[in-house]
Amino acid sequence: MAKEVTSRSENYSQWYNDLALKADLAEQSAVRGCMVIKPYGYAIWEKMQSVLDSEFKKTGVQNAYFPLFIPKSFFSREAEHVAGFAKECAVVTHHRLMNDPDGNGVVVDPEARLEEELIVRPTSETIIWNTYKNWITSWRDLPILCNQWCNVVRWEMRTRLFLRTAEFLWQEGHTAHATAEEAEAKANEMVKVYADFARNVMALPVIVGHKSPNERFAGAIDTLTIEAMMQDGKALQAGTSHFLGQNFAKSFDVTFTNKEGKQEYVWATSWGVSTRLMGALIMAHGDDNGLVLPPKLAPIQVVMVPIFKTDDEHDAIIAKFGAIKAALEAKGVSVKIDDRDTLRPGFKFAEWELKGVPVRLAMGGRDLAAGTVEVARRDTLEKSTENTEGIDAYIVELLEKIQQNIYDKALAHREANVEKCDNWEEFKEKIQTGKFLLCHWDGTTETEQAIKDATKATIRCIPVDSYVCEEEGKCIFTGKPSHRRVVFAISY
RNA sequence: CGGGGUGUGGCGCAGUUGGCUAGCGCAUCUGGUUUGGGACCAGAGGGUCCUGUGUUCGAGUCACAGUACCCCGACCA
Repeated sequence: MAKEVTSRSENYSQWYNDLALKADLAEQSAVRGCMVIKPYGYAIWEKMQSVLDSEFKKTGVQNAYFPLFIPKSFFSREAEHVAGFAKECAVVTHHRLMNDPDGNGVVVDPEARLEEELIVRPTSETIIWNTYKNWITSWRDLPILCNQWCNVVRWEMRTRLFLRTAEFLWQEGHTAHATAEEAEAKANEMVKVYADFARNVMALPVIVGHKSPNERFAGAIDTLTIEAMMQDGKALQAGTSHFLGQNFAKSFDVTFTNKEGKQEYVWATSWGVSTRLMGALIMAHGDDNGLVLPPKLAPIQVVMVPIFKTDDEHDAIIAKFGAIKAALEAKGVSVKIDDRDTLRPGFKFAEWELKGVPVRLAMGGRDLAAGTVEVARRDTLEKSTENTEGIDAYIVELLEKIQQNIYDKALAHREANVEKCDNWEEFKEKIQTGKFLLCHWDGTTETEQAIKDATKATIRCIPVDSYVCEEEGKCIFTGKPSHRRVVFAISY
């Protein structure tokens, strides 16, 4: 059992862990490497889902569902892809239990061995392409744009709440196209959806870019990523979108007849984000008082705490709160009146701060007499007293300000920790202190690997929309010529 | 899988060279007073000390084995 850590600087990992548990987002599961997502945490995930889902649909994507179990033989197709996951697969070998002949509980019935083992999906490319094969015969069947919301299992050696759990929830989109151009455009479109979501909804500044061949998704031709900086300066891959070329189509023999009547392999993409985004939210915005939720993801955007001495006072405050609540809800704001009579106001303040509620209203006898309410913002911890008249409009505006401020703060933190670096000795030192370093790289996997071995740092991405730095220079490690800088960092 | 750490009421911990009926804080329950930043007083309930084996007159404490969790690595679209 780990001791509780209350400060970010004390031990970042443990602070993160404690915060996720104490803010009521999740708890440790009895099952190795798994977690229980509690109602409050799940409510945030549902918000993420609903926003993303509607964005997907705007691009023509439809939801579908494919099986949890994948026959082992499906995995013998795409060699490179399988090699990427083989080491971390859960395998179903039997279908029945029986009473232990020795009298202790139950054992696996040896008679019930499956003829072919089933793999619990670590990702669904194989089963989906096996299915698409039957759906596609003509150019008229294309494109196919499917997404599924589901769980996947990866038997990781070391797990971390939200960031790398044995089982996690995610969304995986899989598309099939008639041309390479169309597929590449789709991969680009989806990474843009992720970047917009991260920036505008999660208040998370991200760098969009290409993965180096070394860091690419197993089986992909190109992987696009959104990379975020956490408060300790480490990088977190928050979402990816892959252009798969014809690799999967060839492995699963998915062809179509084109307009000229010729057989052709289809072109593919896949893209996904997971409950890891929850981890990003905690690590990017949290402080020592707890979670800081961007208003657009907060299940409760405004909490109201009454401070009263008598029943009459209580009733008068609750009535006022009720009126404000109705006005706010009419404007689409989610509100909770914390009317629990067993807890004191100070306790409630601390509790809602821990849970990251963006705005807190407190009203007591003094406010009642003056027609005011105390407004506290979670992001800055500032308090002010405002007239209740027109408070709904004030709060709607405040929520927007908070959303923007959380983003600006995270962006400022990143800007302060991104720098160019052209000296290998300097690189080795600086990279350990939580920086993103923009460096020249000779483009070879060997060099990237050597840098990783020496410093644990990897190329997070070759940026395309921020920190783009197309200039001539020399590789930081080998000194060979380079045409652009790439982002190096230590990652989660 | 390697290194380190920790398993004692719901949670966080203390427990001396092995010794008497296993303690403390928080939480819970009852009663009362309180309520503008995690309330106070009084009382009550709640524990196979992770599991097994061993050493011993005697084990929460010592030894060995197992197991679970946490941290650091290795690993990780």
